[in-house]
Amino acid sequence: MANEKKIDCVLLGLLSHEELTGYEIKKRMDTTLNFFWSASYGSIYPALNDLVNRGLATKREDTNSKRNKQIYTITENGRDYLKKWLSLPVEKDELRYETLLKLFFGSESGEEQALIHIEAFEKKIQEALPYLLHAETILNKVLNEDAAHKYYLLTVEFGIKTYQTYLEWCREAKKLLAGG
Amino acid sequence: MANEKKIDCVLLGLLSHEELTGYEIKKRMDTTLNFFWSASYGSIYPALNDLVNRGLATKREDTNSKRNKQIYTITENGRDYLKKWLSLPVEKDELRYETLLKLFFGSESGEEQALIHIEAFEKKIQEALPYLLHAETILNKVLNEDAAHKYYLLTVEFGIKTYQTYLEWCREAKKLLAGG
DNA sequence: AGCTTAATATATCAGATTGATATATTATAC
DNA sequence: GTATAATATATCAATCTGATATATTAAGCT
Repeated sequence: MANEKKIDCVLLGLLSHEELTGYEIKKRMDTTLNFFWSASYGSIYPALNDLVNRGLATKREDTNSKRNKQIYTITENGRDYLKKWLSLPVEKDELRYETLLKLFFGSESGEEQALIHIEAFEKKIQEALPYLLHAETILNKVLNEDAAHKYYLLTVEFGIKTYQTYLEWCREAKKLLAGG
Repeated sequence: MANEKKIDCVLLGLLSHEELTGYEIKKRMDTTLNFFWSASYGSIYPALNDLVNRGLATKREDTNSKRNKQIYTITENGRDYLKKWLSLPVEKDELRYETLLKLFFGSESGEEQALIHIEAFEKKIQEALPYLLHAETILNKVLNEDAAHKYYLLTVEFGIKTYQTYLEWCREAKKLLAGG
């Protein structure tokens, strides 16, 4: 019970809003959930089939489209399963930053190398932040149109605040490197 | 080349400072690296044996101790391998927060549930932050004793800044939840 | 001394996940 | 007309986690 596969819960969560194909699910994850969760096709497609086998979702072919398109819909059992998982305590929040790992061992490779990693990190964050700020603007406009928007905004605010802090840290880290 | 196993690099990084047993490595990771990297015994022990087979580390039994204790030492090849990895660009920085995932789907379970997850997160961070602040104090004192300390401090400052931001977000998130 | 619990120490494995690769069709741009 | 990008699904080796098993030694208590 405590060990529901995370991928199942993400899929059901996304399907709880709307019917989706595996491909669309992957796209949603790569845009909206990207900064705090990710999944690969190698886990999405098998998990979707598994959801159907367990009666948590149904699958139908899209007859409108000429493509080989499987549309997945959440069932009542699926909705119950999702709600149950949402009510359980969080098992794990994990940050896994290779940048910090390389920095931690920085004395083996020297200041120049460390600086390169900090600046690459800084650039990556600077590029990602505008998307979050844009999402914030949109969500604030449509906040009252859907109860879900408030919860999306909550996660976006998390991203904005932490990314801004990352950029602050980059500036201070560069100073510490140079002056220490 | 671009795909060195991360576990190998962490092990070599830790061994580059001092000789260690698998158990000691796990302890170091659970304390020092914990907030930005983690590894399980199931990856540590096989990887250590693998490092020995590839000539990147040597293994010897501790004859002083009565225990079944294997001490691992980095070789010159191991040091080269580590340096090479440190010079390569970072492949992936990943944040995987189940708390944000559950919050994102919060409209399915309601405000009370969301509040519970935020407060559990807040508590976890409040408990972890003092350890980072303590590490900061210590490292600032011994900063000039070892070139590596500056790099440790860099990662600790990252942790402190982001954790403080997390706590700030928790307060605002609770307000947004209640008032929205 | 004797007993219990915590800490030290290594090993293994099922299950979950990634990242890469393969394959094919349809829409878009030039 | 044709090259390229986007849509769509599937599969698999390699990796890693979390759990479990096993055993020894140190520390605390009475």
